[in-house]
Amino acid sequence: MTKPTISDLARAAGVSVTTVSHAFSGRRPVEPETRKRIQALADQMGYHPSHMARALRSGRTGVIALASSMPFAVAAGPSRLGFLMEIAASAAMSALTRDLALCLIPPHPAAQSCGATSFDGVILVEPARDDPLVAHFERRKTPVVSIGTVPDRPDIPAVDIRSGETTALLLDHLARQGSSRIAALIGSTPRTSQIEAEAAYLDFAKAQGHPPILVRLDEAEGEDLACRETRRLIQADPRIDGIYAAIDAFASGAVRAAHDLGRAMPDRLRLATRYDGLRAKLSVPPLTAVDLHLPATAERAVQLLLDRIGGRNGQAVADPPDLVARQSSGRSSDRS
Amino acid sequence: MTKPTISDLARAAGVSVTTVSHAFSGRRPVEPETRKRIQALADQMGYHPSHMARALRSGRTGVIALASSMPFAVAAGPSRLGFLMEIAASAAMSALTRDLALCLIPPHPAAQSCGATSFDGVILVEPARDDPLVAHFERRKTPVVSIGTVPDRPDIPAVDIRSGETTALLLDHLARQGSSRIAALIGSTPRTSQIEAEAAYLDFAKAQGHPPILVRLDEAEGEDLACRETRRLIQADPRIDGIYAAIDAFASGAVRAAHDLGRAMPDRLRLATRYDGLRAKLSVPPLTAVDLHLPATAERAVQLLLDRIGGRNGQAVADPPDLVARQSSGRSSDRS
DNA sequence: GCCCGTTAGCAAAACGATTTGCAGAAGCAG
DNA sequence: CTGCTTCTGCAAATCGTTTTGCTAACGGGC
Repeated sequence: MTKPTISDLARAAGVSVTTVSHAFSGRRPVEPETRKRIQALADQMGYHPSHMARALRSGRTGVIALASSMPFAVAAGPSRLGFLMEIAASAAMSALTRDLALCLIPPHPAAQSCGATSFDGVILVEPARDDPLVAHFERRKTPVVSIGTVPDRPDIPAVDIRSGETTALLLDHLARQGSSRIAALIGSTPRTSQIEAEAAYLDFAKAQGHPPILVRLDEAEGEDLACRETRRLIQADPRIDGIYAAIDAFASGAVRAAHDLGRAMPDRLRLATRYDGLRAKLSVPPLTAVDLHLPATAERAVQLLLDRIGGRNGQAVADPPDLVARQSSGRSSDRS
Repeated sequence: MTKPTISDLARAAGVSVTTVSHAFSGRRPVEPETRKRIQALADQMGYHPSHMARALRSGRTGVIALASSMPFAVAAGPSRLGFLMEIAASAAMSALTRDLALCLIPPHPAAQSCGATSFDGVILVEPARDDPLVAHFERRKTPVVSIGTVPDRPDIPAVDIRSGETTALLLDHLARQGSSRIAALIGSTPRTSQIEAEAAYLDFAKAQGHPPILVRLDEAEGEDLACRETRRLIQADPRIDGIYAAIDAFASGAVRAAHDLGRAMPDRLRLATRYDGLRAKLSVPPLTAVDLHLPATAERAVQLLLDRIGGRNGQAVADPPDLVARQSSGRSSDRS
């Protein structure tokens, strides 16, 4: 019982394959009565056009991919629920409404060779400067758009996720809550989010008239490294009363450090982080973070990719970040 | 600048396309020197075999899908992070290591027509009895396996997620913690997990010698409905001192109901739910739940699907569920 | 010297759709 | 009756691979 093909259907209907094709696509007129007969027969035989054949002819697979090169520990986390998955869920919805399928390319050591399949396009999540994924897909001439701009590559369409603005928002909040000496934990991988965060922090420190206290941390080591470094920072300068963590794993580490040092939060140390994910919400105390409006961002990225595939290059900007103030920074606006 | 094809490469190398194909696949011997030349030229020209053409020839797209028909509110949740996404992340990893890509088919009203693309196979997440998705893919002759058996369809390979056992584990725990009159909130959609949960609950009630107190709830209405029904149950029978919620959204509702009625947890009401997701962890108090070992389950499902595509039908069983006792059921084994 | 097996390579036929060029029929105006 | 358009429908080319015959050359054993 093999799947019926267009020629099976044509034979059954007593017409040529061309006529069948036209009957479905409507690219050329077909006698209504003939079309009806073909339709009925197709339903009865369970005929569905082969997507592979169509893909070969049209050059479109109808599949887009979502890829991240972020270390797994950061991207998906021990809990497997993170930034990436949140975007994935939204992007899948957006893709589906456009009759596309969304493939997940998880961060993976062997992702270089990622590939039995080809995609019509790829959405990259927070690529770094000179990210191998960018090179990989450009070599394959696969259209690429990015969530978070690609450093040094203004030519690649991207949804700007306003990391500078987000950082400023959080730093202002910490300052307004009473912190006067705020340190920053920032990822050392050159992603736009980290680059902008660093710049925004330096601006902020200058405006405040304080010397910047900034540590760049390897994302892969995440929580443990952040814990050690935070401890070191606070021991070196006990006047530190605020911490901005650009990555939520760093924030978890900072929480542990504060606990180890007996620094009560928020009274003796205020903490804020960027992404309002599981870690921020589950932390004790819950962490002040930012609603980045990822579903809308994902939707925009899909649209941007579609435009790009269609030959129109564009740019997009995410919705403005909204502060989610929680206990870690003082007054709580969020009871849970 | 169009992508080079195999015949471009053949022309450049001064051989036939057949030879190029053999040089890559190794299905027939090719003079080492010729092969070297072809390889070098391929690298230089940036040639990559077209997956679409290969798919057409071989009948394999190299893409598998993960689909769920669970209402969106339950499957992905307001937080967009749930059971489904947790499985998706793991399945994507498992697929990648087998050189497959994983497509997400989110629950969607228009999922009937889900489809610009065809897949080599589909993993269904907790399908219901007579699930339209099952029918849909069977009509297209797409191999299907399921996470959670398909009710009345023992012929469909599935990873048994041991829902009866999970239910018994939680009920025993509640009883051991001191609850003597335990009510059950169970989804009304006929998924194996709910069917088995109901059966296990009825067995448990009989063994305890108590009349069963069981409510079947529509998954779609989730939290609100569960809240109302829990309130009604407790008002009708104030002796109820334990609740088993088969779906985490129901548990959230029950928490709210307990709060509304001034029933302190865990002292005057113990609560346990099945899936240890965001809701269970974020709840105040945190909810006792079960570690279902989803990554291993996803891995097994991918393997099962591959077997099935290869013509071998099998069955698999998930790792035994592990209790995660938290504050909602009394003694806490989980400090966060 | 003949036969047979191995090796290297080519031409052509799939795979299943879409699209283009062409042909016959029908309708209408001049 | 001729010339023109419009309507149907078919045959064939195309997309880029893989696979199947087939040929020719070479070498060794008898």
